[in-house]
Amino acid sequence: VDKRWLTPREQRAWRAYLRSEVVLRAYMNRQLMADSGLSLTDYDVLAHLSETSSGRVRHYELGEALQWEQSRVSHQLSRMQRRGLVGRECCAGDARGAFAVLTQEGRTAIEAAAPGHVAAVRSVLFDGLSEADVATLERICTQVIERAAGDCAQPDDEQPDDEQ
Amino acid sequence: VDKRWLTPREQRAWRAYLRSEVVLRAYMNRQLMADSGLSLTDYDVLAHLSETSSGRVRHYELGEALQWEQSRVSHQLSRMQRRGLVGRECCAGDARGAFAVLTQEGRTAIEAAAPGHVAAVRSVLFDGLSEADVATLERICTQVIERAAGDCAQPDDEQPDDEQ
DNA sequence: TAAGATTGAAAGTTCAATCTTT
DNA sequence: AAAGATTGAACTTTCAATCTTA
Repeated sequence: VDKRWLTPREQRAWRAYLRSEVVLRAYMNRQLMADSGLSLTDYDVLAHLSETSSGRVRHYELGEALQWEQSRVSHQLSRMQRRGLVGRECCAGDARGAFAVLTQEGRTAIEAAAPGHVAAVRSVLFDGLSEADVATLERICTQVIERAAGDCAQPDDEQPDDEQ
Repeated sequence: VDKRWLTPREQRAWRAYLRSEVVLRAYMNRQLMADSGLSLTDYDVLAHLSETSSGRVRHYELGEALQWEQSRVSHQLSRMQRRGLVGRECCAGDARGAFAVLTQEGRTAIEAAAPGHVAAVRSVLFDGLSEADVATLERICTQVIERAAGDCAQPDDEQPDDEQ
């Protein structure tokens, strides 16, 4: 219980961070589901697809963007395909590859869901924040992503500040 | 595509927030698992128990603290009990209730895991942050928790900031 | 009837093994 | 061998139904 511990403020911040994510995801899931029958993960996939001009994205790109593993991408797309929200296309030029493509039904779904979703994000997060807060949040989270992904290969056998 | 949308900065912040959580949880899970065979959720439960003087916590308290539903608490504790990390005790005074109690094995496990875990939290999150950053992070996340939990009953049929 | 807790089934996620193409 | 993707099994989380006591 010394230099290796978090300060009280750090401890509060760390727990608030962990819990905010749980609560926020649950909230967004309920909101989206009630509003449009989509989960937050469904929404993220559709949002990504709808932002490309072609409405097509390689599986591995989706995985990188969402920080998902390959198999999660595969399973998620299978489920969404079953519901008609996305389709699959082979990749000319790299026969290993596959595209996920937005169907008309998928496009309709996200367009219907978007306004309510954005309003919810605002009301639960941004409405209470200043410009500076938003910038700080982005900076902090981006840094976390870099650091956690940087050590991605191995979490380093963690004896980091090895005690005396 | 108008005032109902997020600004580019908000959009970046929102996505960074969502992704940071995915990446960070994965990182902490790997680190903990490699180091001590605990998952992050195991750790959270043990940490909570070990902070009480009696080493006992009511199930519903744990649920509130971690923002979990009842059934998740139940399942998680069952799994941890099977591994010997926690036990159960009936609640004198309210026969419906149940306590989760820290076993000696559970205490040993978290004491072994704590230094590495704390070091990882520091290295991935706090080392890059100023005092002010930490305060801002806590404030933002606390606000999210309040807002998301406030609307908890129903996500309100979401037309929240109804336009015009 | 509400609250605290449990249970089993369904849905989602991870892990390891596999397959094909590069 | 490595990259992109898939599959099935194991594990975790959610959902709905149930049980007991307050």
